[in-house]
Amino acid sequence: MTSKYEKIYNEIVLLIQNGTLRANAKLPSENDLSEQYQVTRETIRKALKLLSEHGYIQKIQGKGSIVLDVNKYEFPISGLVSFKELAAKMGQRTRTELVKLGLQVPSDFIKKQLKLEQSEKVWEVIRVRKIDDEKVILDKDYLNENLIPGVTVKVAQNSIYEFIELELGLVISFAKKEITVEEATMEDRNLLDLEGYSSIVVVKSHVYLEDTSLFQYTESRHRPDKFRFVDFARRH
Amino acid sequence: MTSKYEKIYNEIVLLIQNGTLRANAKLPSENDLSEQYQVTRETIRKALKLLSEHGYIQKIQGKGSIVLDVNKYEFPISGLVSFKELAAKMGQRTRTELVKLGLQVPSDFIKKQLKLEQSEKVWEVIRVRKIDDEKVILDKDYLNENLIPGVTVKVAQNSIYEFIELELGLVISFAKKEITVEEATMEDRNLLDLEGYSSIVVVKSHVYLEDTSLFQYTESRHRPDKFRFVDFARRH
DNA sequence: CAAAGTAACTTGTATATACAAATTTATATA
DNA sequence: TATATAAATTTGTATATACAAGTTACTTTG
Repeated sequence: MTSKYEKIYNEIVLLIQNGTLRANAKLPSENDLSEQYQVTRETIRKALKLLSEHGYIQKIQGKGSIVLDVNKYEFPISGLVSFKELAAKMGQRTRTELVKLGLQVPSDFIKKQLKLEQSEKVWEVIRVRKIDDEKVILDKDYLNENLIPGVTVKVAQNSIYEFIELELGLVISFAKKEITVEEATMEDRNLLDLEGYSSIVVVKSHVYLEDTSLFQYTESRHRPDKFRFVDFARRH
Repeated sequence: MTSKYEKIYNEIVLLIQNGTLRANAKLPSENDLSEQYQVTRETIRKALKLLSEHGYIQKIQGKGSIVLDVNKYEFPISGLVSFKELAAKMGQRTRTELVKLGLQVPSDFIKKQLKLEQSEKVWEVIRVRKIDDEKVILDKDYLNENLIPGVTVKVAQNSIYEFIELELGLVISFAKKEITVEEATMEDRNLLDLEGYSSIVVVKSHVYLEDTSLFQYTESRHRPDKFRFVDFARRH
């Protein structure tokens, strides 16, 4: 069940993306929209708030809402999306190679990252992402086996998030992410087509379920020339 | 005039930051809070929504709200904040050196970035940021002079955003940001202490006012080992 | 005692209403 | 005509209410 305001949000996003609502165009007033969609103004306002947060519109008190062009062509890499979801927007240019999948006793480093008790095991999933036939991203995932049981080769080759959300029925909720630049390791050199680059852009993520349990630590290691992070930010 | 829900938000942020509300603690229910603060539940919900978006709490339907530890120690570099605001949280470790300030006929590149008409001029502001006495960040700002008149040396040495918001009374609203890694230029090498590093992390921003006018294009160029981007992301 | 069912509690959505604040439009005035 | 004033429009905040949906705690039942 999606709520009314989410449906309205989705409809307006479509109108913006397919060009029916062009950049700099003015949306109908909240009262007009509430009449159009046969809901109250508060419901419209929830939809518009979402649009504003995601960079689709700008609201100005006393004037109205204006369509922005910011998020029309670019898709933001910020947020919490799986590689499969990103790849879907890139067309047929990506492939994934599963390098390693195993249930392990974690290293001290991983134990610390995942705040594990003694004797808890983790799935180690190492995958190389090819874009236009170049190996440019190395994803190293570590998953708490207590929370995420039954990871298979098939799952790792397709999408772990799809497995967690659809098969296990869990709700992935939020993540803390950090972007840094580090020296490439031997593993990076061995698994990626580094072409002389000696540094690597590292995106480290701690990912949490809805009940605030930490289930995943990930390092996504990118060849510097292929790395691009796009974000929309509002000033508070 | 700050609204009630913003005041309540700020109060609860303080309670979390000073440790009165610890990580994993449960907040009072929305009904209890509405009684405590003598406002309606909807007003409490607006405050909690903000807390949730900023990573301070996790809301779970049927259960309640839980305090997260995510945003307690780290301050996110995401969002839209000036260097002066960032520096305030780093203590007395930063200094700014103004390298260049001038009103210019923009290059074709800047003209394109700022979507300028013929004959419009821009302020070029080039500043080096020192952290612990090392020159590690090169900020190159370009401001539309039609929108932002009267930039002085004093302003550039202190804070352009402070000038825009407090002196000019304009409202900085949103930005589109992009992070990439590029080869260091001669200018980077001349102005920064690169210590052998040959690449530079570049944060490019297009910044807009409340009325959606584009007033600034910025390149913030970081020595790779000193660059760190931290973000809190929710899955939608 | 264990399991099922019920009630109570908590968050999520939606409606309705009122007034404040900012902008735009229309009107009146000099 | 130009300017000041007032009215209408539009978004922002706040209150009040009702019910849905998920969780927890309790009671009943076998």
